Amino acid sequence: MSRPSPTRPTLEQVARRAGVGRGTASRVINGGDRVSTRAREAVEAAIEELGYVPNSAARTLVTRRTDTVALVIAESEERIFGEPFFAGVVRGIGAALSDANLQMVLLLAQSGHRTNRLDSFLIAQHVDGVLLLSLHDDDTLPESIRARGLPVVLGGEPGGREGFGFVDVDNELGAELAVRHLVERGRRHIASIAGPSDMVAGRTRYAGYLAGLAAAGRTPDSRLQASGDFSQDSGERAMREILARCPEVDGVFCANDLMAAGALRALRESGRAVPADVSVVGFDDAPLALSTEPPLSTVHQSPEEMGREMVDLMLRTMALGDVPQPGRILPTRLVVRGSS
Amino acid sequence: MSRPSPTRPTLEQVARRAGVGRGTASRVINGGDRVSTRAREAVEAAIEELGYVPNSAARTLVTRRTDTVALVIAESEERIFGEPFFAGVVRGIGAALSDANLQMVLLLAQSGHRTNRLDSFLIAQHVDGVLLLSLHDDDTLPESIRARGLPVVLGGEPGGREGFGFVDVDNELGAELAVRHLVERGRRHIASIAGPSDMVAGRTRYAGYLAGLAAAGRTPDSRLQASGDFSQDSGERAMREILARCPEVDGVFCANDLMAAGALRALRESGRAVPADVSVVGFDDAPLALSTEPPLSTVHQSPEEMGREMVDLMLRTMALGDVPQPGRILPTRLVVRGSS
DNA sequence: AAGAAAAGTGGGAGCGTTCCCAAATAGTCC
DNA sequence: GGACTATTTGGGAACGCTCCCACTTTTCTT
Repeated sequence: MSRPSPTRPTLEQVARRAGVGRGTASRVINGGDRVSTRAREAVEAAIEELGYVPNSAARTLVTRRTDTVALVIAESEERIFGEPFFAGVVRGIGAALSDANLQMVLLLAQSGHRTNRLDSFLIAQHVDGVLLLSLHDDDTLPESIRARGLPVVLGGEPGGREGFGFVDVDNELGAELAVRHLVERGRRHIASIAGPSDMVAGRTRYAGYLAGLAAAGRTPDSRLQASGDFSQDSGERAMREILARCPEVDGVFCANDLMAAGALRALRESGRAVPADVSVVGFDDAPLALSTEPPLSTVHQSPEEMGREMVDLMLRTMALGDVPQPGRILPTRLVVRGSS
Repeated sequence: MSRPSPTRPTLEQVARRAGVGRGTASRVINGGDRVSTRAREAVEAAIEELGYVPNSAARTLVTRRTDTVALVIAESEERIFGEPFFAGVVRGIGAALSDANLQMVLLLAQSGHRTNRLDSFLIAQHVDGVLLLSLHDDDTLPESIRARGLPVVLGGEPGGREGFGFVDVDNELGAELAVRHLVERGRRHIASIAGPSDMVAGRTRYAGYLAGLAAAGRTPDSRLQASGDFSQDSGERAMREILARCPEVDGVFCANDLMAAGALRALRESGRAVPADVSVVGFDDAPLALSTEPPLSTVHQSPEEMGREMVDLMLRTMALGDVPQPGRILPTRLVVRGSS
């Protein structure tokens, strides 16, 4: 540890230079209430001249706050990071935290010794709150964090958990809108390429599909149902299955854009024209949706906004203490492009 | 701030309970040297019973170390996050830091007021070191961080900068291996689909392509050169260009797997069989490489390892002080699959 | 067995803040 | 103008830890 370390100025030095007491200098720095204009100006000048920056460790020691929020991502979700959606959420969180002058500690929870690490980390009171992304249904993390007295906000609906603040997009309504749109386009045989049923997004979007059909007085046809794992290949495969089982399919709702891209490929391969013969709608409004052929109609959601909302909810929770905050469902909307 | 806060035990309490002095207790916790077995066991028992965890703020205040490392990612690189490669690097960094009992603070440097934010953050001495990912050639961040007396490690070669520790994969050799392999396969007209020339990976992989040709005594043919932006579409487009300009092309080296996947598509579209008519080799060994048709031969690199190495280099730099550390180039190797 | 070296121990000092309270100053009212 | 009240102000007392030094105990030496 041979750091240059030009020994940063302390509050004491600032006070001396400004010709005031330590207490007054401290007051100027934190809100500056109850300080005469003269004193304030002197202190501010001294701060400027000395290039003073408060020592956060000392501050934390006495205030018991760290001005730091942890973002916990279950690493088992390998793919999570590579996905534009999560990347967007992280970006939104980062921006919002930065605006609130909070710093973000990223915890990639190793599935193995996760509990240990996380626990000791949280006990060490390194953070003032925890944002949880990509939670499994059976995970008890939220409970154990809250047991430590730390505010938690979940990204995504809490599967069955009670009383946790969370933010999610309106998957169900979005999917329903997509199906209604297909109905309005006059499509008679509307298929669903669903996501994994053990993921909230997979379940809720499928539920929205069913709701959309119901709203139009249709009954689901099992030949028109297939599912994938959100990958392009799986979408392509699912589309082929559906085409084989029910060649008269003329509309497809895919639970995400990547699978929709796969579906487009399978349709082209089968000689169908999109949207002339078959209409396709995706979900996510990923960048990809603009570069498919034809451009993909899709359900728009804003990952950045989701991140921002998570932080906002966190701030509110931290400010209000243990008052339970209601979850927030962000709106989704249909974006009609060339594929429908 | 109405946290339950069951007032965590302090070192003093641990010491009292163990019937020893504060100093002895502290010694047990930090390395435990120069302590009698009896005392050590008593302290350890007390720690266990009380569930003691050291207060890191207090520790930081006196040691001047935070046991925290910042990972700075230039946010302007929007796509960075969505890429599996970077996701892997981040994962490797996270794992290695966690192993070293360091925490990671993620800084998404907003292109706009980046300098301000970062500076004030670093001055506040929140971190012991900085890992820098996705650096632009003209960025002065490394210099300004080092001016603060903080160790820096760059992910990726430092474009022209002197004396910075960095870790990168051997892009050039990897590309050269790929080309040599195509030569060995008896390919006569080996094309290159390069990446953007303003990115290090783009430049160096192209250089490797040229080196590979040179090693085989070939001279580059301008009709066989095209470039893209690392996206699948751009790869498809580039391949079409090349096919149009030089139909006798029988080998293609692509600067990444995504573009290679695009190239495969264009080749199929043109009626070429892979690998019978044309051999294709990519770069990255991304998950995608396994699911193309045929599976893609590619240059393997390990993003996790790159992350780990960055941390290792950082640890060494922190330990040794200002001694400049040499950069590390990680090996790449060819993985031959069905496309060549 | 006496003396010396080594090993182990306790606790004061100090890290840089914020909090709080008593003291000092300024302002107000009749 | 005196008695009071409101506003500012300075600095002591933590916060919980590590560092260090003086002191005690043990272990070698010869």
